[in-house]
Amino acid sequence: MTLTATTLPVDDPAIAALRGVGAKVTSARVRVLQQLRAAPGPLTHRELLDAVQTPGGMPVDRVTVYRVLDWLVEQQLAQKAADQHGVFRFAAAQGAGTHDTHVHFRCATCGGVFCLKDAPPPRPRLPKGFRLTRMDVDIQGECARCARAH
Amino acid sequence: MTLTATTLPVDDPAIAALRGVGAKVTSARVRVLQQLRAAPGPLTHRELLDAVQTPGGMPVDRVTVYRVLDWLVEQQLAQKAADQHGVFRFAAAQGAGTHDTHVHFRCATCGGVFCLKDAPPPRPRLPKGFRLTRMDVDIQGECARCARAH
DNA sequence: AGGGCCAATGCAACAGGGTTGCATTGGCAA
DNA sequence: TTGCCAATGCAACCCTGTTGCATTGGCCCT
Repeated sequence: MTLTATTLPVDDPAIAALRGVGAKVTSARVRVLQQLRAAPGPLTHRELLDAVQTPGGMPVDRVTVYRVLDWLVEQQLAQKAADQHGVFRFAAAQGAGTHDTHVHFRCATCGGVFCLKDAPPPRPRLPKGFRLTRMDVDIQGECARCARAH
Repeated sequence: MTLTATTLPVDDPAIAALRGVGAKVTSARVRVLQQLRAAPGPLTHRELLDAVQTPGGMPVDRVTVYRVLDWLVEQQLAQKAADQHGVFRFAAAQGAGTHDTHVHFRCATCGGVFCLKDAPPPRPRLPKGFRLTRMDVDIQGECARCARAH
């Protein structure tokens, strides 16, 4: 029996999001994004790899999952942050298309990323002759849910 | 020539802190803690390993540095947290959790670190239930001397 | 001052997350 | 349908961090 394996539901919001950025809609991308959106919290690469392997379907290479994840972050469809063990966790991006004029709060426990309304700190005044190329602000702590769970 | 290599200044605050927890005062522990205390910000294992190797002195094994660091955290003399790249960074424990987040500038060319007295970063407003544990501002660029040298 | 116990060290090998190079496949547009 | 080029699979690699075990060296005790 040959089922038309490539036929995907066009109305799937994950697929719509992928088409929205004008990129190739591939099986790996769709499956990873679907899992991210269905998950209750940020997932590790390992968890996603397991989740994406369906018994009947084609297996997905772990490198592909890494690349899809980084690509989703690039496209602002996902967020990436290290958890307290130093392992990256990924989550579906919250507000679609919200731009980068804000800072992120990183929960050191679950690895979740939260957007803060505050504006990023102003560009500091540097001593004469100094040149600034990059500024990273790392705000970490514990989110409400993890704090409650103790 | 045999200089009394093990003679260490007893008045060194790092050594005093080590004696304070009633533990063996070893060369590796002293050197790591001194570096942690002298550093302008949290350091990675790699940075500490480099800092601890003095040209004339005995080399220190990387595993020892790992063990010393974990031991310092156990003794509450240091704090450990993963940075946004998933690498652990260590900082000397500060009395009573003072968040003295002063900004430092790192020259990408010569690796020098400069403390900026200018900008005390404003503490961001967090959603209800959120707890802030650390805030690091990492500014990269080129210092005046390297920019001039080209 | 010297001896001895046991923690701390050094070394080697391992483990796991993440990356890179390259040949092949498969989406999508012409 | 054809063809281009991005996306994939695969293998090998790098880096951070850990574990087992033999040896060394702090520190206490006499």
